[in-house]
Amino acid sequence: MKLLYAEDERALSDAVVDILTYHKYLVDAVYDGADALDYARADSYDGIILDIMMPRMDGLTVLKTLRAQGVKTPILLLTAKSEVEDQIAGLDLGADDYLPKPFSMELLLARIRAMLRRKETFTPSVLCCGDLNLDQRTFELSCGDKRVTLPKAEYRLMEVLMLNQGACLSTDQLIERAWGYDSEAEANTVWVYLSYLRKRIRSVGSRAVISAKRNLGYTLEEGL
Amino acid sequence: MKLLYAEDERALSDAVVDILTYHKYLVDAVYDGADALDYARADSYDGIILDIMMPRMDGLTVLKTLRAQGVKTPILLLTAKSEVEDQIAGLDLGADDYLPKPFSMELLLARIRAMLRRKETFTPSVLCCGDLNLDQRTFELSCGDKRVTLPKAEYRLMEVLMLNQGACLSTDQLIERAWGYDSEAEANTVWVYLSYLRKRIRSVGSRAVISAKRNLGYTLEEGL
DNA sequence: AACGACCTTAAGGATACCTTAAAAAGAAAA
DNA sequence: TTTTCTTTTTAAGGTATCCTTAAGGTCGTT
Repeated sequence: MKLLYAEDERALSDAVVDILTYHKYLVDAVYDGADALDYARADSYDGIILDIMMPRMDGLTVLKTLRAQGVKTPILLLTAKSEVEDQIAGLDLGADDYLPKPFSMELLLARIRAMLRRKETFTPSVLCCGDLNLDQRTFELSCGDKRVTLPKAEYRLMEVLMLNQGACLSTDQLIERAWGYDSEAEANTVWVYLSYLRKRIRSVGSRAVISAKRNLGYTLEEGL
Repeated sequence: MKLLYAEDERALSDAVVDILTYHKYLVDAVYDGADALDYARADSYDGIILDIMMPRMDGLTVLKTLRAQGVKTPILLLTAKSEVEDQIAGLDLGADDYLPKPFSMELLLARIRAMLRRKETFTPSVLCCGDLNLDQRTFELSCGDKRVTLPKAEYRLMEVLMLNQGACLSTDQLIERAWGYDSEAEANTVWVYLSYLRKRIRSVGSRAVISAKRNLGYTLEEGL
């Protein structure tokens, strides 16, 4: 799978490229919007990851131009926290997904996988744990015919747990992966959200369980 | 996560240690190559950051010696700009990554995260000793279909024994590796936990044995 | 037998964790 | 803007669990 990654912050770019490469993706990195457009026009990529804030041409313009020229490659937008309105604009312009910065590598990889899968087979990207389902597109948690849309923080935490089901994750790991590595969130915040998620799981009637292991962390399991 | 940071320039070292500590890493700092080698040999670090230019022993020699002794801890090399050929040499000698000086903190943090993540995914998550298994992902001890989640202190001790199965480890060594070198735990505490672990092994029905050698130490063996 | 090394069990106390509620922050609506 | 609603975070009280200490064992060595 071949990806184009446009990001002007060199440090971040290098790190991301390393990890994507390690995960078997073939990655071309560019550092401004104009280059991104040039490369993307070649239309030889399976997916494109676009930062919005870039020199020479911003990500939204790149996106618009590509779509106008009939390039249908799936595009994932990277948006800073403050650019919420850009996210919506981006989706209207034909982006396939967006990811707020800062993001965990795991999340980026999951989104990329979902994006590529969607392109190929149009399978809905739903994470499962026993009878519990989490739709990455609609942010809905469901079991049987009961469903509920999760708020952002709850969703991100649930996504992390789903992606690592069975594994035991410490509070710090959860903060790093669900709130971002530069977050100042405290342990108590995580506990509160775990409590919320347990209530959600009950409310949709799933058997799944988030169990705590003192001094170790938390595990999402099917239950029974 | 525990890191060893070897860097002779004191001002830089202090600053980096501060930032790493702020980011929740447990950091030991050493200021020359010989110390780096001594500390690293204990093999109790999750990652090592090695400057190349250091007094008493250069980083590449430290790296080479460690790898020759079977220490597999991931190592990130810090190289001055001019030492491009050293970077390549470093990778050949078994470094996991390198970072040219001067570097930004963000880049260093990103590389460290990438390095540790890589380690996680490479390391098989289940340790075995005969019919006894210890899952590092779930902290579960199992034999056949019987399994039990270990509390943290029991887990760490069992992990040390598993990683050194067949070898005889003294009470002091066990304290140092399972409780930390600066721990004030007493011998009796270790005995108590060894007792707990024996009971756990029985409860999952394994043949594995923790045997004591009077005045020497303890050994974990398959049994029979 | 006596000593010291090692084993096992039980109980106290620290604290990690859970839940609820309310305050603060942020979005949406008026 | 101001109001209202939703979402996020902080705070506080209660519970259960785990770590450690301590005390009384057994076993081997002298």
